[in-house]
Order: sequence, then structure tokens, then C-alpha cells
Amino acid sequence: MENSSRSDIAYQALRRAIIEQALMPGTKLREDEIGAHFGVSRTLVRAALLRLSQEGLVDIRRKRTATVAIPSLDEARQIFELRHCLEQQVIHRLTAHWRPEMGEALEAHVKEEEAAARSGDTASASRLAGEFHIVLAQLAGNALLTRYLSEVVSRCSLILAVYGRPHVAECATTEHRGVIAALRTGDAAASIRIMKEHLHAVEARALPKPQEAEEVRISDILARYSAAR
Amino acid sequence: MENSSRSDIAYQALRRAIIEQALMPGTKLREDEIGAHFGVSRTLVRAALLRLSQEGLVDIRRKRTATVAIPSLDEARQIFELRHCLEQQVIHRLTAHWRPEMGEALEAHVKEEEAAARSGDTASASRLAGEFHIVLAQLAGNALLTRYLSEVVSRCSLILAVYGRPHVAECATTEHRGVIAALRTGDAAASIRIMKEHLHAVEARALPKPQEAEEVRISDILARYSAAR
DNA sequence: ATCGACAATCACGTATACATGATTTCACAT
DNA sequence: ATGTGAAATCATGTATACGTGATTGTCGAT
Repeated sequence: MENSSRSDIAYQALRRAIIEQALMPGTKLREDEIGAHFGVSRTLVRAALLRLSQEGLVDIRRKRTATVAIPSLDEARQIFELRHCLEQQVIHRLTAHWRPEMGEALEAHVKEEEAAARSGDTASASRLAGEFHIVLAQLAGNALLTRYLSEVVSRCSLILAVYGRPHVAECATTEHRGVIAALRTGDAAASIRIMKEHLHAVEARALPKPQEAEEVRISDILARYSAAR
Repeated sequence: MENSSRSDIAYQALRRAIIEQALMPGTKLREDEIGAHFGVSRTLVRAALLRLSQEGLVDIRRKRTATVAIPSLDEARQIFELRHCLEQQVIHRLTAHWRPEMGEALEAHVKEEEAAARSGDTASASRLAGEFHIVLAQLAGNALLTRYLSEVVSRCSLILAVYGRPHVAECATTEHRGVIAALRTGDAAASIRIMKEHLHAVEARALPKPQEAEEVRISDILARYSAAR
């Protein structure tokens, strides 16, 4: 999958725009329009959209304009469940092959997160918050694990966009520092516990409480739909 | 992702042919040729190949004819590692929400496996062996987990094709029965242990012993290449 | 006989054309 | 005003055309 073509440009841009919530769930993604923007034909846009749809970020239905995906509550729960599972494996691997320079790399990333947060760039901040987990996966050294986690984490941005309160900070950087600290102790069980707590916190910010789920949902979605023209 | 188009036909057929090892790793997949076979244009074939490449079954490189992917030993290990992780989660969920009719469904599937094995249809037999694990995931009720596991399991067919001894039975049906039996006891820990053992057995059949890995590899691959024309 | 340059062929990358199904518009009846 | 249906418009589904890089084959020099 070595796709250095111009289809990739559209893919990357769209992906990032979705993750940063510049393109909200439900937004229509017309092939012509996007193609005109990037100066490529529909052919390449289609390829990009197809890729995004396989990652669950875009909804493609036959003969209908593609849209930014709107995860259902059920999907959201499944995504978080899998995220727990994958992140636990990441921690597992990291504690097994820990090296001090990994700590430095993570530290550096958190600094970036803080910088974005301080500068008020909430879009970058939330993207970087997600990418922290991707960096962890990369350090863990399993490319497939990294790929799946990337998908799952980016879909969490969608979930946050649909169900989250408008612009709550997604991942407190202090929590990330906590994860790093735990990893540095070399205590696998403790590290996993810390990560679990962090993920539960993320989930709590992204998803409404179970009992208020049903009622809040509908107006929420409708508001979004009308806003999206 | 509701793709009921003719691109899907090519996709399904190719996928199955690869999984059943009718198309061996390294085989060239020319767009024209495939299109002519299915009576569709390159456009649709490309879409199908793109999808397959994202699932890791096909290798696409710019300006080069697509080929059936040849997983490296390293990839193979990563795939198995992730498979362990995902299957464990499946068992976890199944033991948490076990229902007797699940046992029946699994039982029925194993019977199919046996029928194929008895009839000497090794291609179907090995496909069904893999699908047993997909059925488990479906019963577990997490669609995303099912999707990832499908990918991983199908890639295991590739691994087997490259590194496995020619046509060893992949999953003994007795092992699958063992998994079902464990699930029926309702003992989560025991079920997970049984599944782990099963997966290790699968892995042992698919991958060469670590020390003989390096030397066997090259001639193995080359033989395959020359055989594939 | 082997190696390397060049030509011919092949297969892909990308844009575009045309057909068809979806969506919107608008006139008209209620 | 509201709802209905046909026409117009729009966006996608798919095939095809054309350019270009890769691959293969040929021929001459060593």
C-alpha cells in the first residue's frame, strides 16, 4: 500500500479535517466539489473516500453522496471496547520492551500537546491528544496494532463530535503524563490500570451517561443535521 | 459501506480465491485480466483491489501490477499476536453473554468443517476452519471486533500459504469442539486458556520454528515465485 | 555466450464522457 | 398554506481514452 499519488493528498486532508472536527459528522462530501478543491478528478476523490469509508470515517451508500460518518451509540460502545483491548496490548508490549528513550519521545509529544492547548488551538490539541496513543502504539512496534488503533482513535473523534459536550478537552495532558510515569516504573499491572482509568475518563467525556442516552440523542442529532444544511 | 455493486463481485471472488490459496502469494493480479474475467472495467477492479490491499491481502505499489501479498515473517508474528489479543476479547464477551443456542450454532459450523474435510475439499475445509473464528466473533456481538478478526484470520491463510508445510490441516475440528465445550462450562479463564492453546497450535502449524526461520525462507519464497510463473 | 542500449509492448494513473438514479423545483389542485 | 406529481437538475456508477512509466525483447559489441 504505497500510495504516494494525489489521491493521497485528498485522503490525508479529508482525514485530518474530520478528525479535527472541521468536517462534522453528517457533512456531505461531494466528489466534484472535493475534486475541484484539490485539482484532481472524481476518480481520485472516490479512491480517497473509499479508503475513508473502510476506516469508518465516511459513510458511502450506493448512488448517494458520501457523508462524514455518524457513529451510533452502539457503534460508539463497540469502538471503545475495542480501544480498551488494543491499548492494553500496547501497554503490555511497552512494559515488556521498555527503553528509556521511549519515555523521552512520549514526553516530547506531550509537550506538543500542551503547546497546542496553551495556544488555544483546540483542533490541533485534540488531534495531538489522539496521536499520543498512536505514538505509544508505534513504540510498541506492532504495525498492525498501530493501524487498528489509529482507526479506532480517529473514530473516537467522531464519537466526541456527535455525543460529546461542545469542546471539552479530550485527553488531559496530565493523564498522559501519568501514563508515561507508570510506564517508567516498569510495573506492567499498574501501567495497565492507569491506562484503563485514562480511557474510562476519555469515554466519560465522549459519551453521555447511559440513562440519559436515549432522550439526549435525538435532538442532538437533529440539531446537527439542520446545522449541516 | 453498502456496496452491492459489481465491484463487490470481483472483491468477493478474489478474496475467497486468496483465502482458499487458489491464488498463491506473489501471483500477479492484472486489472485488465480480472476485469475481462468478470465482465467489468478496470475501474471496478481497481476498487476491489484497493479494498483488498487495505485488508493486507493484496500488495499495491504505484505503477506496478498488484500481487497477492506475501507477508514477511515479522508481519506474520505481528498478525498472530494481534489475533491472540482479539480472540481473547471474543471469548471474554462470549463467556459474559453465553446462551445455549450459541453452542448449537457453533456445533453446526464444525459439522460443516468436518463434512468438507471428509469430502477431501481441502480448500473449503481450511476456509471454514478460519470462518469458525469469525462465527465466534459474530456471536460475541461486536461488529468492529468481527471485522478486525476477519482481516487477521484471512491474513493467516496467506501466512500458511507462504510458510506452512504444503496442506497441513489448519485447524483440527477437534480443537474447535474443545473450544465449544469450554465455553459451555461457562468457565471464562478455562475458555481463554483453551483458545490460547488452540491458537498456539495453529501458529505452530503455520510458522516454522524460530531457528530454522531464516534459512528456509529464501528458497521457499523463490520456489514459489518461479512456480507462479 | 554475456551484457547493455534501445525499441516495442504492456499495464497502470488519471481524466472525462455518458447513463441512470436521486434530489430539488415548481406548478397546480386541494 | 399544504401536499402531490412531473420536469429539471444534480451527483454518482461505470466504461473508456490517452499519457506515461515499467517490462520485455532484440540486436550489436565485447
